[in-house]
Amino acid sequence: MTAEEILARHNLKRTSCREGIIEVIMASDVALDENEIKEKLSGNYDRTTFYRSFKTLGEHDILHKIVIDNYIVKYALNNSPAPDRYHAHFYCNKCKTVQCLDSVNFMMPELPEGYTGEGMDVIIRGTCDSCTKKQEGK
Amino acid sequence: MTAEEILARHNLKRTSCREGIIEVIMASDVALDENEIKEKLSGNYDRTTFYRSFKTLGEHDILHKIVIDNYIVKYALNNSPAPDRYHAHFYCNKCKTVQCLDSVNFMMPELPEGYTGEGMDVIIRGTCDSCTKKQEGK
DNA sequence: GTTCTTGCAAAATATTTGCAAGACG
DNA sequence: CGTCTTGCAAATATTTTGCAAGAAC
Repeated sequence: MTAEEILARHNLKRTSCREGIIEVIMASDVALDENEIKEKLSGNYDRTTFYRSFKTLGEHDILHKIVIDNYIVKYALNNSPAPDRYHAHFYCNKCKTVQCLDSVNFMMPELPEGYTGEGMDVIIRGTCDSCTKKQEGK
Repeated sequence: MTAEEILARHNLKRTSCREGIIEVIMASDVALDENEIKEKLSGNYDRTTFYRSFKTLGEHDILHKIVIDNYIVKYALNNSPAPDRYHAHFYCNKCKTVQCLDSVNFMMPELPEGYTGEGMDVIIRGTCDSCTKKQEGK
């Protein structure tokens, strides 16, 4: 699906900022932060526009915002395998990247009496594949 | 265990700010944010001191920092049932509280080849017990 | 043409750092 | 008393808001 189609499907106007953000994120295999997206984007946008675009895209569940400790804010496409499955995000302590682990996913667990789960975020911290290899190579 | 003992066990100086923060959080059944902690504290501390205290206590795994969307930052005691078990935090969309769901916990899942998990955060969003009851009562 | 989005300026909020004074052990 | 912590000031960074001009449909 193209960025254009995604926007149309959500009844969002097709602006170059939104389209660009979606395309950049679709082309990446890791989650990106604001600066990384800005660098990869052809146009130059105001920071305010960025914030508003992220907000809009997030509200329509097109993007997923991932916050690590605090202040590491990254965005990824929201491609959940099924409505009741939530995939984990992996944060590498070494290279600081965030990747979607599509193969690692969870169902909503049984909650205590009275609680209703509507969404779930799982962040796993550790060492990623490529950092493990780099370490072994030494 | 008292706040004093916790600090001593971590070789941290016993200051009234640290001790107060730990006591306030121990006495609460929900996670608290900076302002809520400040209100419940007898002394009056500079915001910088707060940030540094949270940082120190977090680094020693005494507190757990929970970030919800972004900018909802709450703290809770770090009482994990076992070193390889991670309990979920529950964020109520209605009353905006964060609670530790001690009974809902996860083990580190099987990760893709090359990935090593060292920690895990699970945040479940939904409606909590007391908000469900309020709703039914209407 | 109407409605939504952008860019700019400015405000509000959050976080970090340096440094001298003070508290802890 | 030596070391770590605090409070203050100031710098840095993040996020939000109002508003007029511009783009999308």
